[in-house]
Amino acid sequence: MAEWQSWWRRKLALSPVSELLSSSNSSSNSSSNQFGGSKAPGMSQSASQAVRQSEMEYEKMMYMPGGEMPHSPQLKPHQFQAQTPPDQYSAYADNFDLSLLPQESAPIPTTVFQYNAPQIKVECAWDSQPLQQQSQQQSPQPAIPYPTSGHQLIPPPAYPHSAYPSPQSSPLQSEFAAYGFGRFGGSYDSLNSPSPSLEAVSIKQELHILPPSPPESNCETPSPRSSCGESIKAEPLDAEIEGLIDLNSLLQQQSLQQDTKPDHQLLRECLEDTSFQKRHNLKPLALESFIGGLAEVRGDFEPVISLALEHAKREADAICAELQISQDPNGWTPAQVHAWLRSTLAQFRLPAVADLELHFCEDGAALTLLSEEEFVLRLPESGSTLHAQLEIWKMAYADQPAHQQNPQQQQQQQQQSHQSANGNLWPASYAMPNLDLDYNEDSEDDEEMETEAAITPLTTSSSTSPPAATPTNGGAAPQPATKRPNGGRTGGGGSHIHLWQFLKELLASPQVNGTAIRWIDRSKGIFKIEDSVRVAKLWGRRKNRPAMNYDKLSRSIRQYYKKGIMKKTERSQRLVYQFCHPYSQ
DNA sequence: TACAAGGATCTTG
DNA sequence: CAAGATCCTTGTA
Repeated sequence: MAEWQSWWRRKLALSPVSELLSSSNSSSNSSSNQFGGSKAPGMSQSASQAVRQSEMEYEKMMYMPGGEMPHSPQLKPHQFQAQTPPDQYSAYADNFDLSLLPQESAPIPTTVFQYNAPQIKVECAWDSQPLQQQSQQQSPQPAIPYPTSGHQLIPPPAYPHSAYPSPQSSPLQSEFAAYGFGRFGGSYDSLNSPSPSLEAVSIKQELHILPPSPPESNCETPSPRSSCGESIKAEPLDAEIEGLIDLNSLLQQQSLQQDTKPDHQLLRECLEDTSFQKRHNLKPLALESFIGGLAEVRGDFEPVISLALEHAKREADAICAELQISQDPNGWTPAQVHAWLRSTLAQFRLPAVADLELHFCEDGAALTLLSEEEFVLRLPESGSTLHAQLEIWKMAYADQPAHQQNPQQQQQQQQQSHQSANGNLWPASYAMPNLDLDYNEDSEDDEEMETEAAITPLTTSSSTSPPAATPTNGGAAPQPATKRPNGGRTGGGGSHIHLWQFLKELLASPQVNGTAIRWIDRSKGIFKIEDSVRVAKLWGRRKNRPAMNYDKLSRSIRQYYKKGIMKKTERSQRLVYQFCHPYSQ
C-alpha cells in the first residue's frame, strides 16, 4: 500500500525537473512567488506576455475535457476516478491510500511552496504541443504495469508531498514533477532502507518528515540533486515513466549542448533576476539547503533554457514547414508575415483579423522592429501575444547555428559580409550586442565570446541606421549605406564599429540591453546609460580592449561633441547623452 | 565616489 | 590620418 504512496512522494521529491525549476525560481526573482504575479521584474513585457500566453495555453490544455496530456497531475483523485474507467482505476485504487496524502485545503507548510510560476511557464512558453509530441514520438506505447495507457497512467496525488510542486501554483510544476523522474531518478530504496542513506535524509526532509536543513547545513546534507545525479538506477518503473515523456533525456541532450552556451537574455534575466527580492527586502530561499549552492543552481538554468528553446524551435520548424516560410522572421515577405500572423492567431485561439494586410504591411524585417505597443495599437486584442510570439521566434532563430539556416540565408549573410568588407554596407562586425554576455564574470569571457559570436541579430537596423546626412560641422562621419545587419559579425571582434554605432545597437534592443542603456527621448536622440560599467565593458569587448572603462568611453563620447555626432543635453544630467540630429535617426 | 569635461599623447587600422 | 584609447587634471554632485 505504502509503496505507491512512497513512490509518488519520491518521484515528486526527486524529480530533477521540478527540483531544477523550483531552484530556478527560488534563486531568481520571487515576485510571483510571493505576490502571485505572473510577470517577473526585469522581464520584458514581451517575454512576460509570452509567459502569460503560454500559461493560458497550458491551462487550456490541462483543463481541456478529456485533456490531451497523457496524465494530468492537477487532477484530484476523485476527478481522476471520474475520468478514468473504474476497472482501470480499481486495479490499484484500493492500494492507493489517499488519506495519507495531504488534503487539498491543507496549508502549504513551507516557503518552498512559494513557487514562481513564470519560470515554469517559460518551459512551456514555446508550445503546448511538444510535450505531447515527445511523449508520442519517443514512447508510443509505454509499458506501465499499472494502467493501460499513458492517459490513465497514474493517479495524480491530491497534491505532491514534495516541497517543490504546488498544485495551487501551477499544474505544470506538478506535471514536471510527475514526468521528471526519469533516468536521473534517485534510489527507490533509500527511504525504505534499513540504514537510511543520505538521499533518504534529504528526501524525508522534503517530505517534511524531517525539518528542512538550514542553509548552512548543505555540506552535511546532500541535496536531492546530488543524490539524483549520482545514483542513477535503471528502475523499471523509471524507464516506463521515462518512456511516457522523456524530459530527462531532453535535459541530458541539452546539457550536452551546453558547450555552445546559448544565450537567451530574456529567459536568463527572468530566471536569474533577484533584484525584485532586493527591492522588497525579500529573503531569498535557502537554496543551499536542498540544491547545493547557488552557482550550481545557476548552472542548471541552461537545460531549462535550452529545453524551452528546443521546444520553440520545434514549433517553429513545424510552422515553417506548414507555411513555407523561413525561421528567420527577417526574411519574411509581407505575405509570409500575414501567413505567420494568421497562424499565430489561430494557434492561440485569438480572433481572426479580416483586414490583416491593412494592419501589417511590413515585411518580416520591419515586423521585427515593431514594438509591442505598436502591435497592441494595431491589434488590441492580440497584438501583445503576437509580439511576444515574434520575440520567441527571434530568440529561437537567434539560437540557431548558421549551418542550420537555409542556404539562402547563408548566401545572404555572406553577401552582406562581403559587401561590408567593401565598405558599402554596415561593417561586418555589425551585430546586435547582447548584454547578457556581460552578466558573468570575466573568467567566463572565453565562453561568452564564443556565444557572442554565435548570436544572430535580434533586431534589425532601421533604428540603428546611420544618418544619411553628414554632420553639420563637416566632421568625418562615416556614412555606410543603410542595410539590415542580418549577417552578424564575421569574426575578428568587430573593431571597426564606431562608438556611436555601437551605442545605437545597444539602444536598438531595449529588451536585451534596456537595463544598461535606454532611450530617454527617442525622437530627440536622448539616451541614458543606466549601467556605465556594463556598457563600457561591452564596448571594450567589441573593440577588443579589455581595459576599457566608462571613463575612457565617456571621453570618446565627448569627442563626439566636437564632431557634431553627439551633444550635451539641454539640461545636463549624469549619464545622459544626446545624438545630434542625423545620428539619432 | 562617480561622473563630467577636456587637454595631451599614443595606438591602431 | 581618423578614430579611439589612455592618462591626466580639475570640477561637481
